[in-house]
Amino acid sequence: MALSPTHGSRQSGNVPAAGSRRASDGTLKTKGSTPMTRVLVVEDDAQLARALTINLKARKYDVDAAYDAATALRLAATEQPDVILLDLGLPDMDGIDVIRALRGWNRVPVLVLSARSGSEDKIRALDAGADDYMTKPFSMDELLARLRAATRRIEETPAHARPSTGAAGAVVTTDEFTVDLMGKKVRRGGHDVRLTPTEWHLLEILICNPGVLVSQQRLLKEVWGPSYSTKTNYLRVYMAQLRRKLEADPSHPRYLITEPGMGYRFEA
Amino acid sequence: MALSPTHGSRQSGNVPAAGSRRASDGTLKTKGSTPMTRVLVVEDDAQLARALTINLKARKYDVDAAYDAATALRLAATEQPDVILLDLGLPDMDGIDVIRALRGWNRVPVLVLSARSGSEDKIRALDAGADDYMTKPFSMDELLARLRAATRRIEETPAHARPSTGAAGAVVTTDEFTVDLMGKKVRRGGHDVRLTPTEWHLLEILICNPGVLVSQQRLLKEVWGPSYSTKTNYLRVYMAQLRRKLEADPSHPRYLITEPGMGYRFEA
DNA sequence: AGGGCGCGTACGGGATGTGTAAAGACGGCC
DNA sequence: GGCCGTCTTTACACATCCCGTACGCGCCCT
Repeated sequence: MALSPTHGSRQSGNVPAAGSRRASDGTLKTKGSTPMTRVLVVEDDAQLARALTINLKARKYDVDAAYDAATALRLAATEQPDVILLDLGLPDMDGIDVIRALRGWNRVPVLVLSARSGSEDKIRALDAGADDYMTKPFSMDELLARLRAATRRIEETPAHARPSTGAAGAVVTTDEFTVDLMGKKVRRGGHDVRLTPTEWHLLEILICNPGVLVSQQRLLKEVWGPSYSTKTNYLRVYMAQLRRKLEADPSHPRYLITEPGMGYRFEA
Repeated sequence: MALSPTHGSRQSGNVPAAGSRRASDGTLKTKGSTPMTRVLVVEDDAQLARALTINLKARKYDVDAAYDAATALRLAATEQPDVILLDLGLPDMDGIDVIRALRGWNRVPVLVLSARSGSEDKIRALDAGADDYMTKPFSMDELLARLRAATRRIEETPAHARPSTGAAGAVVTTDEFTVDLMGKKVRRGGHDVRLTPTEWHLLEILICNPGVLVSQQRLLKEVWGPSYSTKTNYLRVYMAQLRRKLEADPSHPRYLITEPGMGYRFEA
């Protein structure tokens, strides 16, 4: 085994090769011009690998290829592909373990190709971290469509929602108070506001859905558990408590709005 | 058949909630704590819908159900599901159009179920915005695995950086007023218009079917329940109320049109 | 013309939902 | 044991909503 070459890729002028900047946060496109999607094809059947590579290149994808798991993992690290096509039947390692190894440090979408069509195999692969699973033989057009779907999800996420985000994105501010979602801290008028766990849990749900009305049923369900009906007045008590601590005029709330008969809403 | 009564399914009374749970995101609550994943099941085959609902609830998912496209889109806006299971063979709208309509303002993962197994259908659905595609009959375990895969992608993002599935969309605007479906809020002339739950429920149905005539029977059924005939004048009363609050000249409505003998229509 | 019929409007009482305060219950911690 | 913070429960005042009834209006129809 391990008859694999080093890189499978030898594509036309691609890849910033050696001198590429690291961009450890995951940003990929460093070069100018086309933001080509980078695909890593992992397939030990040389014929199928060739077919995939040719088809993908024809669609203007930037293709790398690997014929064994070791190379695949290395290329996944060094080439930072946008998506990985992974055959589960590799010679040197169990496919599931490849996914697990990859998921230890990388979240790139993984589209599994496999000859095994049983539910068991699919479930194991998906739960190990795969994003999709296709059984051979498959339609090339369908593969391309699933590829588009997988990459679309990445492109759509605003890019600041990726891994780093340790940044300051998790603080919600109003004219009256500020809420630090990660630090679980609330400040108002220069002082820290003490919230009980239940108060915090309730506030968190509302703050995380700014401008959205959250039904009482959902609030009760998420804070107190599924077996609580709206007949109790936990919500009323705790909303009053929150308003007392956060609003300038608790009897005329500006931020924690109640929509009678429907639910509550946090207004930014 | 099997028209949805008010909201989706609502089977209650089961499981007195688990005790303290762990929630990997760090929240250390003592009670309900687990932010249950919310699934919207869209399936017109009542039997299959039932099976899915039961299975998902047994897995501790929070399930809503819709049996037609219009209801599905409405619930997608108002209930904020974390993932949608969508049957493509709905009675009132083409499945592809449902996905497109949804994607106009919402990014929630969509897992398509369809009896059609051709590549063409899969490709159209995926390119319209679906995240995955399964053909009937399918293995329930595989469905659950794909569901986990779809939701895992969401859960992995830091939870605060994602705009709660939807962007700022889900707002319907006319020359006279604007309706925020997710916030359940109506603004007109710079002021918030207070709607009662019944008024809102009625308006919601009409707004979610722009330009199409909704029969009185259906409105009565969805708002007041299945046992109400068109002999009552609830509809008249509440339509008058809505017009009073939304129309510039309530006696000559421009947006909430009545089609004598048939029903009502929202004109955009 | 008159009488159905469908639609819009007005109004009051009972029912329901909400805010608020305060007291009991529970558990942890010196 | 006694203190303390938190959660739960009860009770009540108040606002609002829903519903039922009643009435006026325009239209079509035989």
